[in-house]
Amino acid sequence: MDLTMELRHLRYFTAVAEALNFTRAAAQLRVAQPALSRQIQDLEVEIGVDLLRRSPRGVTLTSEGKLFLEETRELLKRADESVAKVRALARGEYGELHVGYAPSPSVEVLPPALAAFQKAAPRVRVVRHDLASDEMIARLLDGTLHLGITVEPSADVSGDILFEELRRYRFCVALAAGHPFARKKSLKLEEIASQPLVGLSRRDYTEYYQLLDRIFAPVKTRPRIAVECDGSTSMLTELEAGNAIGIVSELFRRIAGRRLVYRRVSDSIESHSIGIARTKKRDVTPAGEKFCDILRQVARELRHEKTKPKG
Amino acid sequence: MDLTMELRHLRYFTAVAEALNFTRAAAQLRVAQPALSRQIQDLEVEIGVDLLRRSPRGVTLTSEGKLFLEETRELLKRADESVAKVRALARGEYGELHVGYAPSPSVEVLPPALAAFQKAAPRVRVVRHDLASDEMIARLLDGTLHLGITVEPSADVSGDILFEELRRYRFCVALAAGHPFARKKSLKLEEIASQPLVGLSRRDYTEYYQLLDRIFAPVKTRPRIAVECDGSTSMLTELEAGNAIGIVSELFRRIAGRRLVYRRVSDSIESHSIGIARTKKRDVTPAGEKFCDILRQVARELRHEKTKPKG
DNA sequence: GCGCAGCGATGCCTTTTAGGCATAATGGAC
DNA sequence: GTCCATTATGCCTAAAAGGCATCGCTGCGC
Repeated sequence: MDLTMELRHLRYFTAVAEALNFTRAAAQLRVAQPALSRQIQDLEVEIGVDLLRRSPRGVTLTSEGKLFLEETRELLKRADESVAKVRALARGEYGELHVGYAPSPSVEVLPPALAAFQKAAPRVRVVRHDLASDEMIARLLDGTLHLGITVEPSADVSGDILFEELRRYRFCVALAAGHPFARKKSLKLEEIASQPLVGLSRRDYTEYYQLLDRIFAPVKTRPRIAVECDGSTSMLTELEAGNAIGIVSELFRRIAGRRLVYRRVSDSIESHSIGIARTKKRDVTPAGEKFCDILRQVARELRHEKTKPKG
Repeated sequence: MDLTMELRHLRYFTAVAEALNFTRAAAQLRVAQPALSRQIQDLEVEIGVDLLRRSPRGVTLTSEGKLFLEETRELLKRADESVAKVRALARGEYGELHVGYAPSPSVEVLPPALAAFQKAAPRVRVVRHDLASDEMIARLLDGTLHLGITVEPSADVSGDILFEELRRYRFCVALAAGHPFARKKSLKLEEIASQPLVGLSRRDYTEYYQLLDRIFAPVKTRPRIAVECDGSTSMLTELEAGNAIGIVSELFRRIAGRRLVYRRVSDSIESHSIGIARTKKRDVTPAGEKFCDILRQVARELRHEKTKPKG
């Protein structure tokens, strides 16, 4: 036997069960009373159970009718909610958003973006994934990640990856306040190269050495890395000791703050950018698009902030 | 805007979403492919969200489609369950059944009936209410009780109450095995009346004294209640002591068991019945009817058991 | 590179069914 | 009994689902 029960039957039944009167329920539903009468009859025949007791003064619910009313209300509510959820998902206001991020590079844009996004789309669960650059790309490609906030990936891995720059940071020299160079306003590449440098470990951070090559390309001298650190924290410690200076991103200031001083490199324009990474193929969900919009807005505000005097 | 989404749309959508192919889904649903195509289009237009990505090799679900598929499956399942519940309720296999009972009188019929009923209708929650006779009637009338298992109510309170006898018990004499009367096979009213009797308290059990009046109506002598007890337990203790004998229902044997001996009253045919009490007006639920059937069956079996030899 | 196979969409017509109108049947209240 | 409000029935109309033929698309194999 085919079930042909439709939501219409349920809508009609709840109306009658609530009005306890076919005529009034029909008026409310904007259908004629006989049409309503017949639909309810069809429903009862289909279920095979009397749901209503008719009388010349209206109707009463049988105990089966009472149970069915509860069920029916719940069902109609859930049907509405289902549609609402799907619409919310399409508007980017529902669902999950998996965002990969590199903690240090994203330090400036991510926290305010997350805050703004949660305010704009509170029903979206944002799942943050702290990932290294290569793993982030892998997970963007396999679809477990919607977006990544990262430094610009090198061309050889970014085949199916789209990168959109949000912020560009120059490199500068970080050093302890007591270091002799701290008296200078800016430094030249030759000067820097004459000093022993604090850097990241050659094994784990090959891209750092590629960067140094780029920075020092204009001059003949090559810098000497006297101390190799395994991360920005140990680098900070080493620099604070005051024995050496280091080439770092402007962003370093955001992380390390006022414990060090920073000096421009007068004869270098090298910079790196951080931004949004996503796949070219797979569509970013609406929530992802919304998050991108907010990231762009945050980046725009950060740019304007810089031109204003510090608060 | 009126929602005209129907369960048909959901059924069709799940079919397509599971087959990932309109043609095959249509075949499964036994409708033509264009009809299915159109229904799905209608659904998408109504929700205002694309649920499927069409391609010449079939369809894939959008993320909205995936969410809607989950929701839809759940909804269709719940709709089926709702109908199943209502049908089960109508068959007396679902819902709640509130049964009032007087513990002592119902001791023989109720336990086996409950066991049999729970086996026959495991999804019905039977709520047992241990109630005194007058409260039971009140709660039958106000509808919080479907059935009562009790002694026959007196005519003055049973206006809207229907009583159906299940079992009839004679009265007999209970006494300690060591009592002189224990040697006799049966006792006469005159003999009994000559002895001091153990009885129930005059204050709480007026019907017990009406009963004694009925039993001793055929003879001139009136029995003398030497000890008044506040219930069957204390009566049992008193009788075991062996100082006196008591007039009790045959049922007493079921409660007190072999700790006492029981003797027929040869010249009395007085008896009392226990049975089902229900309202005349309010319909007993199907589960209630089912329970009544089982009670009758249990009573029938008890009657036959008696004719067979014990053991 | 072209045709073919398989798929979904479209146009048009048929069938089914929901719905409307008039009216009958029902059954308490007086 | 009559009246009244209420639900049910009969008949017709309108709307919507469904069926058939066909188109258009696209990816694959030759």
